[in-house]
Amino acid sequence: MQTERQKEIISVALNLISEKGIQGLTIKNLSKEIGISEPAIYRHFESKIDILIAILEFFKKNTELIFKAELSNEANAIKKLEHLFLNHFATFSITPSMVSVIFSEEIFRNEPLLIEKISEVIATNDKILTSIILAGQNNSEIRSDIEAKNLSIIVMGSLRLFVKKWQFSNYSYNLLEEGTKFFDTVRLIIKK
Amino acid sequence: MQTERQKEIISVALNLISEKGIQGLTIKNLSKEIGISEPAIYRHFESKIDILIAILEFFKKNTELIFKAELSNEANAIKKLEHLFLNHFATFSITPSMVSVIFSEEIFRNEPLLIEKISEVIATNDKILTSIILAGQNNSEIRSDIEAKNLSIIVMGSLRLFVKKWQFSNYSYNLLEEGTKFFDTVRLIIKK
DNA sequence: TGTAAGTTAGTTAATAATAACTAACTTTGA
DNA sequence: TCAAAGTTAGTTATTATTAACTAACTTACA
Repeated sequence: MQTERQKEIISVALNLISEKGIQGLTIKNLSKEIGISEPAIYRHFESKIDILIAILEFFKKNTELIFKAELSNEANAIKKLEHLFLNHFATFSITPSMVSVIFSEEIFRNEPLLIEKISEVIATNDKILTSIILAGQNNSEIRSDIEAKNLSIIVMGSLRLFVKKWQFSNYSYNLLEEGTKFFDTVRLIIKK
Repeated sequence: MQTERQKEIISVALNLISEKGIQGLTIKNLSKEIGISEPAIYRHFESKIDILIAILEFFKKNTELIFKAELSNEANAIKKLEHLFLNHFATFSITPSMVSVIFSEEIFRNEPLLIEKISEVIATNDKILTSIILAGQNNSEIRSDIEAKNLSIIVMGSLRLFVKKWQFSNYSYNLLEEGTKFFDTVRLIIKK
């Protein structure tokens, strides 16, 4: 389990990445933001890499929770996808700094250990999304003239860019509200 | 105009970013790769920021060329979009390091000057893409039940994720070939 | 036309700033 | 009272950049 301080460090680290990019995440900035000295950080994490790993672990748990919840859901495929979208929008609305992590492939580029963890998360989510779409196709809810694999790219790509635009606008509008409307267009595109 | 050496520096810088991310772009790495001393870099660029600006300028010219060429094209809207896709795929096939720059929002995060330049490029491209789609809608080539703005997000988001996946696979397949097939699915989705 | 002056593109050595991290000491609270 | 969590004052490595200098050219003009 994590201590309160560890959770605080991860939260502040996420904010730093979100605001200034990965180059903004330094032990100095971290300690300044929290209000303790630099060495005090090392009382809670062995190294900076350990902090990054903890961030990815947090992200992994979070998205896997969202994705896997849909698998065991009784709803139809499109409802599942809608849930998936809206759950993401809700998460990002509460913790905008998480948006940076969804694009973390560009951020965590040094340590092989980090790259491996990211790849895992992406592969898992991709598999779940594709399997939901496939089920919807077998079900005649979702159009079958396009391979599930490709539909998955279109759906996920749209989600990503939509969120990215929100981030780029400086979170200037209500993501959950606008995202709900946007999913209506995604639905039109994938439905049978 | 740029000298041969300046072009070389930009090219090597792109490769460094592509291989190691923005953290891999240091004057030391740059000079080592080229085979000159670190201070020699400063005979060709005033500062590191100037190198980054030159990269973005290069990227801007490149994409604006691709996008604006389509505007003055006589083809119908969907053919224009196909051109747009395939031209991008061709560019990335020849210069895979350019893929990193398409996601440069995550990379160039420090200097306000860089952020401004990126925002410009994105805004311009977005406008052109949306206007092509709008023309296609007025033309009854492209479905009109979805706003051009939203179709633009779906089309661009799909393109981005498709390219990202190719990068993530370590450029292990032929982007132009697979991309041509992928555009067939995009066509199915947007056509009337 | 040949030389003086200027330019280009490089060198080595040194700079200040910042990075992650550590050793040794002090405070604090159950 | 003792261990967890903090401090100060350092370390080493790396960053971008500058200073001082040089070899090899090109240009201008007496």
